[in-house]
Amino acid sequence: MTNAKGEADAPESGKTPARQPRGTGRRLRGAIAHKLGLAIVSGEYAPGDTLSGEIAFSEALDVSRSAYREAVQVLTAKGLVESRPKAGTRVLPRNRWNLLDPDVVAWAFAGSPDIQFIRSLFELRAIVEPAAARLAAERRDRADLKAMKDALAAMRRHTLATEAGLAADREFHDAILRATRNDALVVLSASIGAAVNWTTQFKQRSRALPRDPLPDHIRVYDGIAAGDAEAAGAAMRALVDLALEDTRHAME
Amino acid sequence: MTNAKGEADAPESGKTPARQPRGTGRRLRGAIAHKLGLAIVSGEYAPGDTLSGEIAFSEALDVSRSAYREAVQVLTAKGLVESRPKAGTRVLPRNRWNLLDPDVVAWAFAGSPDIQFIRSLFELRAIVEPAAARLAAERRDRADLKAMKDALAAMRRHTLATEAGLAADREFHDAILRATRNDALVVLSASIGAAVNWTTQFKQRSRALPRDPLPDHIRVYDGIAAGDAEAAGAAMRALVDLALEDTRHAME
DNA sequence: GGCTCCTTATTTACTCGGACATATTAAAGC
DNA sequence: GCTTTAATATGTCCGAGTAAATAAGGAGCC
Repeated sequence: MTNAKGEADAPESGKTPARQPRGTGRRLRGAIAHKLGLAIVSGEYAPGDTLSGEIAFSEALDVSRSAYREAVQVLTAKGLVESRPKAGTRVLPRNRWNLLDPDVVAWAFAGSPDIQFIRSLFELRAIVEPAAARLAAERRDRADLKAMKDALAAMRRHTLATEAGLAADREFHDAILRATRNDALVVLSASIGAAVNWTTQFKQRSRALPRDPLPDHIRVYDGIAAGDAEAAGAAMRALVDLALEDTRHAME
Repeated sequence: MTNAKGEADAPESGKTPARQPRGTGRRLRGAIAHKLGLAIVSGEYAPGDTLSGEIAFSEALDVSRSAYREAVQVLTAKGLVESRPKAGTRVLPRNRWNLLDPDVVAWAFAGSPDIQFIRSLFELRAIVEPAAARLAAERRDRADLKAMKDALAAMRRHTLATEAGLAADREFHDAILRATRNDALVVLSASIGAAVNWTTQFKQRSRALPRDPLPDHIRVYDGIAAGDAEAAGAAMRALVDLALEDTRHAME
């Protein structure tokens, strides 16, 4: 039986230390789901491992069985675990995980992210975003262009060193994806955006954005505004390649 | 293969379970989540609507509040609803839904699928699969090629009119995605595959697959086996375009 | 004797019902 | 108009009982 971590839960004479395990404003079950999801994604529980029983685990966490169960349902919904009577709840193999679920991505990046996974997401980005720029060039309307232009202005006003600047960057890419009129692409941005965001902060932490990204963005905008799918796609491809280059360079 | 439900489960003959008439295919909370998810995705509850309270709803469904709540947690995990004290449980706007979650996709296709959404997924497929073929051409090893070849052989043996043939088709595309060594792409296939599967069955229902898809598949395989990324990508693009053409043609 | 097959027994998740706590909104009061 | 108070729905807790799936045990058969 692969047991949890500290099972040293001794119900000795009432010295229960302040039962307030809710670290943040998240609801209790959310905190549990977060904790468990983090532990699973970070490999603390390997695929195939079976968690200790509901009663034991919930008591170890000092929460009710209901709260623990609801947290497990969340993980089940995201494909991380599976539970059957008598067999217990076991961690599923990685290929069953909903790796594009925003929460799962967030958990994957909360610890020490797997290099392979980062590469996967950036490769996906390099595939999807140029194609999205092409579609956007064909389908954008006036409102889309205004949203992109506003985002660019905000990027220039604040730099990428500020939180507002990062938000503007995200908004620019989101506006492009919305302009594709493709819901599936928009949803993908939620997952990809998490990866991009993490690496951007990472680059910033390891000193200096080596390049001014604004001209690249403007080229993308110009292509989309002109309705030139080829130019927009090429410009976006260049932008993503440069970002990947910078990230790779900053990671040594 | 992510469709773990099997809708047309025959109710057990003779033994009519009068006590728990709630659909007894999955676990109870799974049935509730399925029912609610279907109702939300199909538009029965519009975004912004607030569901009736837990006690009322659970009694209306004739289940305990715990089971109902666990079902709602599943929907919350998939971004379909959000619940806050006093405010109740409300349906979130579409752009908050995890549209790439396998279950959500399954629910979307269980009813009368939204044409726009089908178009979105096929557009995504047209973007992702050719790029995947290019990557596979560069990274495949002997085992990958064997898997593809076996799948092709199975496709020829059984035709696409049989279930085994459809499975072989899926396996061929899955083998390509696995050969990219990119987990994010593999996961995408789960969602895209659901759409492809549905439309394939649709085409079959509405009379005749008008074209033999095998030569197109073989061209893709040849490109990958030769390590020719450009050829593999072009062949896959042609394949997807033809499939989209057929689907569009069959939908009038 | 060794084997399969069926029955039983146990373990675990699953469902239930009720109770209390908490947070958020809306109304009442200043 | 702002603060305080009350109402309400979700959130959490508890304990009991049910259903399902595996492991153990015994009857029958080769």
